[in-house]
Amino acid sequence: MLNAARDQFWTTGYAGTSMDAIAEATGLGKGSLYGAFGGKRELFHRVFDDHCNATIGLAKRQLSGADEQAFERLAAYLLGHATACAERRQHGCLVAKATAELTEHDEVVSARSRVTFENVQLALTADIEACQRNGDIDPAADAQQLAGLLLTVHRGIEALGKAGIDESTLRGITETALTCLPRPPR
Amino acid sequence: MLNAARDQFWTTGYAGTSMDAIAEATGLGKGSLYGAFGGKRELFHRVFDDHCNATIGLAKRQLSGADEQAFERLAAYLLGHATACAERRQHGCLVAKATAELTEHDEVVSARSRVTFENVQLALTADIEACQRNGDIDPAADAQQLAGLLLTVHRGIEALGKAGIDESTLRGITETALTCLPRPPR
DNA sequence: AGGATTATGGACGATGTAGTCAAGAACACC
DNA sequence: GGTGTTCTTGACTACATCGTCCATAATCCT
Repeated sequence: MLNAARDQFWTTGYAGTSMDAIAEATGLGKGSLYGAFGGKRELFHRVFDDHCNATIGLAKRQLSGADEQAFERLAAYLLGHATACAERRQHGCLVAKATAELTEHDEVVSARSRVTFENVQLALTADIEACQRNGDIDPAADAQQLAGLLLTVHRGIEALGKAGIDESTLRGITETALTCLPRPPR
Repeated sequence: MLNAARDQFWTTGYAGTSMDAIAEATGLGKGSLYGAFGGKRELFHRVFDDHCNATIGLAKRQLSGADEQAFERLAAYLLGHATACAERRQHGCLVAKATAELTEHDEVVSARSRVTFENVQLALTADIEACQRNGDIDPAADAQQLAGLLLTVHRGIEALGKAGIDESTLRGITETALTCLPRPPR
Protein backbone atom coordinates (compact mmCIF):
# COMPACT_ATOMS: atom_id res chain seq x y z
CA MET A 1 0.00 0.00 0.00
CA LEU A 2 2.59 2.52 1.13
CA ASN A 3 4.90 0.90 -1.39
CA ALA A 4 2.56 1.81 -4.23
CA ALA A 5 2.53 5.41 -3.06
CA ARG A 6 6.30 5.35 -2.69
CA ASP A 7 6.76 4.04 -6.23
CA GLN A 8 4.51 6.75 -7.56
CA PHE A 9 6.48 9.50 -5.84
CA TRP A 10 9.65 7.73 -6.88
CA THR A 11 8.90 7.80 -10.57
CA THR A 12 7.16 11.15 -10.94
CA GLY A 13 8.60 13.14 -8.05
CA TYR A 14 6.72 15.02 -5.36
CA ALA A 15 5.33 17.93 -7.37
CA GLY A 16 4.75 15.69 -10.38
CA THR A 17 2.57 13.25 -8.48
CA SER A 18 -1.12 13.95 -8.00
CA MET A 19 -3.20 12.53 -5.21
CA ASP A 20 -5.47 11.06 -7.86
CA ALA A 21 -2.51 9.12 -9.24
CA ILE A 22 -1.70 7.82 -5.77
CA ALA A 23 -5.34 6.89 -5.21
CA GLU A 24 -5.30 4.91 -8.42
CA ALA A 25 -1.92 3.32 -7.69
CA THR A 26 -2.92 2.25 -4.20
CA GLY A 27 -6.50 1.38 -5.08
CA LEU A 28 -7.69 3.56 -2.22
CA GLY A 29 -10.20 6.35 -2.43
CA LYS A 30 -8.95 9.86 -2.07
CA GLY A 31 -11.00 10.38 1.05
CA SER A 32 -9.29 7.44 2.68
CA LEU A 33 -5.86 8.82 1.85
CA TYR A 34 -6.66 12.19 3.36
CA GLY A 35 -8.31 10.52 6.32
CA ALA A 36 -5.36 8.26 7.00
CA PHE A 37 -2.48 10.66 6.39
CA GLY A 38 -3.83 14.19 6.46
CA GLY A 39 -2.55 15.33 3.09
CA LYS A 40 -0.02 14.97 0.35
CA ARG A 41 2.85 16.41 2.33
CA GLU A 42 2.26 14.21 5.36
CA LEU A 43 1.83 11.13 3.20
CA PHE A 44 5.12 11.84 1.52
CA HIS A 45 6.87 12.34 4.84
CA ARG A 46 5.59 8.97 5.98
CA VAL A 47 6.73 7.23 2.80
CA PHE A 48 10.07 9.02 2.89
CA ASP A 49 10.68 8.14 6.51
CA ASP A 50 10.03 4.47 5.90
CA HIS A 51 12.31 4.48 2.90
CA CYS A 52 15.12 6.21 4.79
CA ASN A 53 14.91 3.63 7.55
CA ALA A 54 15.03 0.85 5.00
CA THR A 55 18.10 2.41 3.40
CA ILE A 56 19.87 2.68 6.74
CA GLY A 57 18.89 -0.86 7.64
CA LEU A 58 20.23 -2.19 4.35
CA ALA A 59 23.58 -0.44 4.82
CA LYS A 60 23.94 -1.70 8.38
CA ARG A 61 23.07 -5.24 7.37
CA GLN A 62 25.37 -5.33 4.35
CA LEU A 63 28.28 -3.80 6.24
CA SER A 64 28.29 -5.75 9.48
CA GLY A 65 29.97 -9.08 10.16
CA ALA A 66 33.32 -10.60 10.97
CA ASP A 67 36.48 -8.52 10.63
CA GLU A 68 37.94 -11.03 8.17
CA GLN A 69 35.32 -10.20 5.52
CA ALA A 70 35.09 -6.50 6.28
CA PHE A 71 36.87 -5.35 3.15
CA GLU A 72 34.94 -7.82 1.04
CA ARG A 73 31.70 -6.41 2.41
CA LEU A 74 32.82 -2.88 1.74
CA ALA A 75 33.64 -3.70 -1.87
CA ALA A 76 30.41 -5.63 -2.31
CA TYR A 77 28.37 -2.77 -0.88
CA LEU A 78 29.87 -0.16 -3.18
CA LEU A 79 30.13 -2.32 -6.30
CA GLY A 80 26.61 -3.60 -5.76
CA HIS A 81 25.39 -0.04 -5.62
CA ALA A 82 27.22 0.80 -8.84
CA THR A 83 25.57 -2.11 -10.61
CA ALA A 84 22.17 -1.30 -9.14
CA CYS A 85 22.47 2.32 -10.27
CA ALA A 86 23.21 1.21 -13.81
CA GLU A 87 20.51 -1.46 -13.89
CA ARG A 88 17.45 0.40 -12.68
CA ARG A 89 18.68 2.88 -15.20
CA GLN A 90 17.93 6.42 -14.21
CA HIS A 91 15.30 5.41 -11.69
CA GLY A 92 17.81 6.14 -9.00
CA CYS A 93 17.44 6.37 -5.27
CA LEU A 94 14.38 7.98 -3.70
CA VAL A 95 16.40 9.64 -0.96
CA ALA A 96 18.54 11.40 -3.55
CA LYS A 97 15.58 12.39 -5.67
CA ALA A 98 13.52 13.72 -2.80
CA THR A 99 16.49 15.53 -1.32
CA ALA A 100 17.21 17.22 -4.63
CA GLU A 101 13.62 18.29 -5.12
CA LEU A 102 12.46 19.20 -1.64
CA THR A 103 15.32 19.82 0.74
CA GLU A 104 15.28 23.53 0.01
CA HIS A 105 11.68 24.02 1.02
CA ASP A 106 11.00 21.22 3.49
CA GLU A 107 13.01 21.07 6.67
CA VAL A 108 11.61 17.65 7.54
CA VAL A 109 12.97 16.09 4.37
CA SER A 110 16.26 17.90 4.78
CA ALA A 111 16.75 16.71 8.35
CA ARG A 112 15.70 13.17 7.56
CA SER A 113 18.07 12.79 4.65
CA ARG A 114 20.90 14.24 6.70
CA VAL A 115 20.25 11.68 9.43
CA THR A 116 20.12 8.94 6.82
CA PHE A 117 23.50 9.87 5.40
CA GLU A 118 24.99 10.12 8.88
CA ASN A 119 23.79 6.64 9.71
CA VAL A 120 25.14 5.16 6.51
CA GLN A 121 28.43 6.85 7.30
CA LEU A 122 28.36 5.26 10.76
CA ALA A 123 27.92 1.84 9.20
CA LEU A 124 30.80 2.55 6.82
CA THR A 125 32.98 3.75 9.69
CA ALA A 126 32.37 0.57 11.65
CA ASP A 127 33.26 -1.56 8.66
CA ILE A 128 36.41 0.45 7.94
CA GLU A 129 37.50 0.03 11.54
CA ALA A 130 37.01 -3.70 11.09
CA CYS A 131 39.18 -3.49 7.97
CA GLN A 132 41.85 -1.74 10.01
CA ARG A 133 41.76 -4.42 12.69
CA ASN A 134 42.11 -7.04 10.00
CA GLY A 135 45.03 -5.29 8.32
CA ASP A 136 43.25 -4.32 5.10
CA ILE A 137 43.43 -0.58 5.72
CA ASP A 138 46.11 1.51 7.37
CA PRO A 139 45.19 1.69 11.07
CA ALA A 140 46.73 5.16 11.20
CA ALA A 141 44.06 6.51 8.87
CA ASP A 142 41.01 8.31 10.22
CA ALA A 143 38.19 5.81 9.73
CA GLN A 144 35.48 8.45 9.93
CA GLN A 145 37.12 10.57 7.25
CA LEU A 146 37.46 7.58 4.96
CA ALA A 147 33.84 6.67 5.62
CA GLY A 148 32.85 10.21 4.67
CA LEU A 149 34.77 9.87 1.45
CA LEU A 150 33.17 6.53 0.62
CA LEU A 151 29.72 7.89 1.40
CA THR A 152 30.49 10.73 -0.98
CA VAL A 153 31.58 8.27 -3.64
CA HIS A 154 28.39 6.29 -3.01
CA ARG A 155 26.26 9.39 -3.57
CA GLY A 156 28.34 10.45 -6.55
CA ILE A 157 27.88 7.06 -8.21
CA GLU A 158 24.18 7.53 -7.69
CA ALA A 159 24.28 10.91 -9.44
CA LEU A 160 26.34 9.61 -12.36
CA GLY A 161 24.14 6.56 -12.70
CA LYS A 162 21.11 8.79 -12.98
CA ALA A 163 22.78 10.57 -15.87
CA GLY A 164 23.01 7.22 -17.64
CA ILE A 165 26.72 6.44 -17.24
CA ASP A 166 27.18 2.73 -17.98
CA GLU A 167 27.79 0.00 -15.46
CA SER A 168 31.41 -0.80 -16.28
CA THR A 169 32.40 2.84 -15.87
CA LEU A 170 30.61 3.08 -12.54
CA ARG A 171 32.23 -0.13 -11.30
CA GLY A 172 35.60 1.09 -12.56
CA ILE A 173 35.28 4.29 -10.57
CA THR A 174 34.27 2.34 -7.50
CA GLU A 175 37.27 0.05 -7.84
CA THR A 176 39.54 3.04 -8.26
CA ALA A 177 38.14 4.45 -5.03
CA LEU A 178 38.80 1.16 -3.23
CA THR A 179 42.33 1.05 -4.64
CA CYS A 180 43.01 4.56 -3.40
CA LEU A 181 42.25 3.64 0.22
CA PRO A 182 45.44 3.73 2.30
CA ARG A 183 47.00 0.28 2.73
CA PRO A 184 48.79 -0.54 5.95
CA PRO A 185 52.59 -0.16 5.79
CA ARG A 186 53.77 -3.64 4.98
CA MET B 1 15.63 37.07 -18.92
CA LEU B 2 16.57 33.43 -19.34
CA ASN B 3 18.31 33.75 -16.01
CA ALA B 4 15.05 34.63 -14.31
CA ALA B 5 13.43 31.56 -15.83
CA ARG B 6 16.42 29.46 -14.82
CA ASP B 7 16.24 30.69 -11.23
CA GLN B 8 12.56 29.88 -11.09
CA PHE B 9 13.12 26.32 -12.30
CA TRP B 10 16.13 26.12 -10.01
CA THR B 11 14.21 26.89 -6.86
CA THR B 12 10.89 25.16 -7.50
CA GLY B 13 11.88 22.40 -9.90
CA TYR B 14 10.38 21.59 -13.28
CA ALA B 15 7.01 20.22 -12.26
CA GLY B 16 6.74 22.70 -9.42
CA THR B 17 7.15 25.73 -11.68
CA SER B 18 4.17 27.14 -13.52
CA MET B 19 4.40 29.15 -16.70
CA ASP B 20 2.56 31.93 -14.89
CA ALA B 21 5.36 32.02 -12.33
CA ILE B 22 7.94 32.25 -15.11
CA ALA B 23 5.93 34.97 -16.83
CA GLU B 24 5.90 36.96 -13.62
CA ALA B 25 9.57 36.31 -12.91
CA THR B 26 10.68 37.35 -16.38
CA GLY B 27 8.16 40.16 -16.77
CA LEU B 28 7.08 38.70 -20.10
CA GLY B 29 3.57 37.81 -21.13
CA LYS B 30 2.73 34.16 -21.35
CA GLY B 31 2.05 34.44 -25.06
CA SER B 32 5.54 35.78 -25.63
CA LEU B 33 7.06 32.85 -23.80
CA TYR B 34 5.13 30.36 -25.88
CA GLY B 35 5.91 32.31 -29.03
CA ALA B 36 9.62 32.43 -28.33
CA PHE B 37 10.20 28.92 -27.02
CA GLY B 38 7.23 26.77 -27.96
CA GLY B 39 6.31 25.51 -24.54
CA LYS B 40 7.39 24.73 -21.02
CA ARG B 41 9.45 21.71 -21.97
CA GLU B 42 11.35 23.50 -24.72
CA LEU B 43 11.97 26.53 -22.53
CA PHE B 44 13.42 24.29 -19.89
CA HIS B 45 15.64 22.53 -22.40
CA ARG B 46 16.96 25.89 -23.51
CA VAL B 47 17.65 27.03 -19.97
CA PHE B 48 19.18 23.68 -19.07
CA ASP B 49 21.42 23.65 -22.12
CA ASP B 50 22.77 27.11 -21.37
CA HIS B 51 23.42 26.17 -17.79
CA CYS B 52 25.21 22.95 -18.76
CA ASN B 53 27.47 24.87 -21.09
CA ALA B 54 28.22 27.37 -18.37
CA THR B 55 29.08 24.54 -16.00
CA ILE B 56 31.43 22.95 -18.52
CA GLY B 57 33.02 26.31 -19.30
CA LEU B 58 33.62 27.00 -15.63
CA ALA B 59 35.31 23.64 -15.11
CA LYS B 60 37.53 24.07 -18.16
CA ARG B 61 38.52 27.56 -17.09
CA GLN B 62 39.25 26.65 -13.49
CA LEU B 63 41.22 23.55 -14.42
CA SER B 64 43.45 24.77 -17.22
CA GLY B 65 46.83 26.47 -16.93
CA ALA B 66 50.47 25.73 -16.34
CA ASP B 67 51.56 22.27 -15.14
CA GLU B 68 53.20 23.78 -12.07
CA GLN B 69 49.88 24.89 -10.58
CA ALA B 70 47.86 21.91 -11.80
CA PHE B 71 47.46 20.31 -8.38
CA GLU B 72 46.67 23.65 -6.81
CA ARG B 73 43.92 24.19 -9.38
CA LEU B 74 42.51 20.73 -8.76
CA ALA B 75 42.35 21.35 -5.01
CA ALA B 76 40.87 24.81 -5.51
CA TYR B 77 38.22 23.46 -7.87
CA LEU B 78 37.07 20.74 -5.51
CA LEU B 79 37.39 22.70 -2.27
CA GLY B 80 35.67 25.68 -3.84
CA HIS B 81 32.80 23.44 -4.79
CA ALA B 82 32.57 22.08 -1.26
CA THR B 83 32.37 25.59 0.12
CA ALA B 84 29.88 26.69 -2.51
CA CYS B 85 27.66 23.69 -1.76
CA ALA B 86 27.60 24.57 1.91
CA GLU B 87 27.07 28.29 1.33
CA ARG B 88 24.17 28.38 -1.08
CA ARG B 89 22.82 25.94 1.42
CA GLN B 90 20.56 23.37 -0.15
CA HIS B 91 20.02 25.39 -3.29
CA GLY B 92 22.43 23.08 -4.99
CA CYS B 93 23.33 22.67 -8.62
CA LEU B 94 20.69 22.89 -11.33
CA VAL B 95 22.23 20.08 -13.35
CA ALA B 96 21.94 17.73 -10.40
CA LYS B 97 18.43 18.82 -9.57
CA ALA B 98 17.14 18.56 -13.11
CA THR B 99 18.86 15.24 -13.65
CA ALA B 100 17.29 13.83 -10.51
CA GLU B 101 13.83 15.02 -11.42
CA LEU B 102 13.67 14.51 -15.16
CA THR B 103 16.31 12.13 -16.46
CA GLU B 104 13.96 9.19 -16.20
CA HIS B 105 11.34 10.69 -18.46
CA ASP B 106 13.26 13.08 -20.67
CA GLU B 107 15.97 11.72 -22.91
CA VAL B 108 17.14 15.22 -23.83
CA VAL B 109 17.91 16.09 -20.23
CA SER B 110 19.48 12.71 -19.68
CA ALA B 111 21.79 13.01 -22.68
CA ARG B 112 22.71 16.61 -21.92
CA SER B 113 23.67 15.91 -18.34
CA ARG B 114 25.70 12.88 -19.42
CA VAL B 115 27.60 15.05 -21.89
CA THR B 116 28.13 17.67 -19.20
CA PHE B 117 29.64 15.17 -16.81
CA GLU B 118 31.83 13.73 -19.56
CA ASN B 119 33.18 17.16 -20.37
CA VAL B 120 33.90 17.97 -16.74
CA GLN B 121 35.69 14.63 -16.53
CA LEU B 122 37.74 15.58 -19.59
CA ALA B 123 38.79 18.81 -17.92
CA LEU B 124 39.72 16.88 -14.79
CA THR B 125 41.68 14.33 -16.84
CA ALA B 126 43.69 17.07 -18.53
CA ASP B 127 44.53 18.63 -15.19
CA ILE B 128 45.51 15.30 -13.65
CA GLU B 129 47.82 14.61 -16.59
CA ALA B 130 49.38 17.99 -15.92
CA CYS B 131 49.81 16.94 -12.28
CA GLN B 132 51.53 13.77 -13.45
CA ARG B 133 53.91 15.70 -15.67
CA ASN B 134 54.73 17.95 -12.76
CA GLY B 135 55.31 15.06 -10.37
CA ASP B 136 52.33 15.63 -8.10
CA ILE B 137 50.57 12.42 -9.03
CA ASP B 138 51.96 8.99 -9.86
CA PRO B 139 52.46 8.92 -13.66
CA ALA B 140 51.68 5.22 -13.63
CA ALA B 141 48.11 5.89 -12.53
CA ASP B 142 45.27 6.00 -15.06
CA ALA B 143 44.42 9.70 -15.29
CA GLN B 144 40.98 9.04 -16.71
CA GLN B 145 40.06 6.69 -13.89
CA LEU B 146 41.22 9.19 -11.30
CA ALA B 147 39.26 11.91 -13.07
CA GLY B 148 36.18 9.69 -12.94
CA LEU B 149 36.70 9.23 -9.23
CA LEU B 150 37.08 12.96 -8.63
CA LEU B 151 34.01 13.70 -10.72
CA THR B 152 32.16 11.22 -8.55
CA VAL B 153 33.43 12.93 -5.42
CA HIS B 154 32.37 16.26 -6.90
CA ARG B 155 28.84 15.01 -7.45
CA GLY B 156 28.77 13.30 -4.08
CA ILE B 157 29.76 16.52 -2.31
CA GLU B 158 26.90 18.16 -4.14
CA ALA B 159 24.46 15.54 -2.85
CA LEU B 160 25.72 15.77 0.72
CA GLY B 161 25.67 19.55 0.62
CA LYS B 162 22.04 19.46 -0.41
CA ALA B 163 21.28 17.38 2.65
CA GLY B 164 22.72 20.19 4.76
CA ILE B 165 26.08 18.69 5.75
CA ASP B 166 28.26 21.54 7.01
CA GLU B 167 31.15 23.15 5.20
CA SER B 168 34.02 21.87 7.30
CA THR B 169 32.85 18.29 6.86
CA LEU B 170 32.53 18.72 3.12
CA ARG B 171 35.98 20.28 2.88
CA GLY B 172 37.40 17.53 5.09
CA ILE B 173 36.04 14.87 2.77
CA THR B 174 37.44 16.70 -0.23
CA GLU B 175 40.87 16.91 1.40
CA THR B 176 40.74 13.24 2.23
CA ALA B 177 40.03 12.51 -1.42
CA LEU B 178 43.00 14.62 -2.50
CA THR B 179 45.21 12.88 0.05
CA CYS B 180 44.18 9.48 -1.26
CA LEU B 181 45.38 10.26 -4.79
CA PRO B 182 48.43 8.13 -5.64
CA ARG B 183 51.71 10.03 -5.10
CA PRO B 184 54.63 9.32 -7.41
CA PRO B 185 57.19 6.88 -5.99
CA ARG B 186 59.84 9.20 -4.53
C1' DA C 1 -27.73 -9.92 16.45
C1' DG C 2 -28.00 -4.92 16.58
C1' DG C 3 -26.60 -0.53 17.29
C1' DA C 4 -22.50 2.52 17.40
C1' DT C 5 -18.37 3.72 15.50
C1' DT C 6 -15.07 3.98 12.03
C1' DA C 7 -13.24 3.29 7.30
C1' DT C 8 -14.21 3.95 2.42
C1' DG C 9 -14.73 6.03 -2.02
C1' DG C 10 -16.16 8.82 -5.54
C1' DA C 11 -18.66 13.11 -6.64
C1' DC C 12 -17.98 18.05 -5.91
C1' DG C 13 -16.11 22.95 -5.56
C1' DA C 14 -12.50 26.03 -5.82
C1' DT C 15 -8.29 26.96 -7.53
C1' DG C 16 -4.17 26.18 -10.52
C1' DT C 17 -2.08 25.25 -14.95
C1' DA C 18 -0.71 24.53 -19.99
C1' DG C 19 -1.41 26.42 -24.00
C1' DT C 20 -4.32 29.56 -27.56
C1' DC C 21 -5.74 33.68 -29.74
C1' DA C 22 -7.24 38.02 -31.35
C1' DA C 23 -6.47 42.81 -30.50
C1' DG C 24 -3.26 46.21 -30.02
C1' DA C 25 1.72 48.12 -29.72
C1' DA C 26 6.24 48.61 -31.71
C1' DC C 27 8.88 48.68 -35.51
C1' DA C 28 10.86 48.73 -40.18
C1' DC C 29 10.79 50.46 -44.54
C1' DC C 30 9.61 53.41 -48.08
C1' DG D 1 4.03 60.24 -42.46
C1' DG D 2 1.98 56.00 -43.85
C1' DT D 3 1.63 51.18 -44.45
C1' DG D 4 2.67 46.50 -43.80
C1' DT D 5 4.83 43.24 -40.62
C1' DT D 6 6.29 41.33 -36.65
C1' DC D 7 5.95 41.25 -31.32
C1' DT D 8 3.58 41.43 -27.25
C1' DT D 9 -0.05 40.71 -24.22
C1' DG D 10 -3.39 39.24 -20.97
C1' DA D 11 -7.99 37.38 -21.17
C1' DC D 12 -9.80 32.80 -22.33
C1' DT D 13 -10.48 27.62 -22.72
C1' DA D 14 -10.16 23.19 -21.34
C1' DC D 15 -8.47 20.34 -18.13
C1' DA D 16 -5.79 18.84 -13.86
C1' DT D 17 -5.38 19.01 -9.06
C1' DC D 18 -6.03 19.60 -3.99
C1' DG D 19 -8.78 18.88 -0.43
C1' DT D 20 -13.82 18.26 1.40
C1' DC D 21 -17.97 15.89 2.23
C1' DC D 22 -21.41 12.63 2.83
C1' DA D 23 -23.78 8.39 1.69
C1' DT D 24 -22.52 3.72 2.24
C1' DA D 25 -19.86 -0.39 3.70
C1' DA D 26 -17.26 -2.63 7.10
C1' DT D 27 -16.00 -3.43 11.73
C1' DC D 28 -16.36 -3.59 16.50
C1' DC D 29 -18.48 -4.10 21.05
C1' DT D 30 -21.67 -5.82 24.04
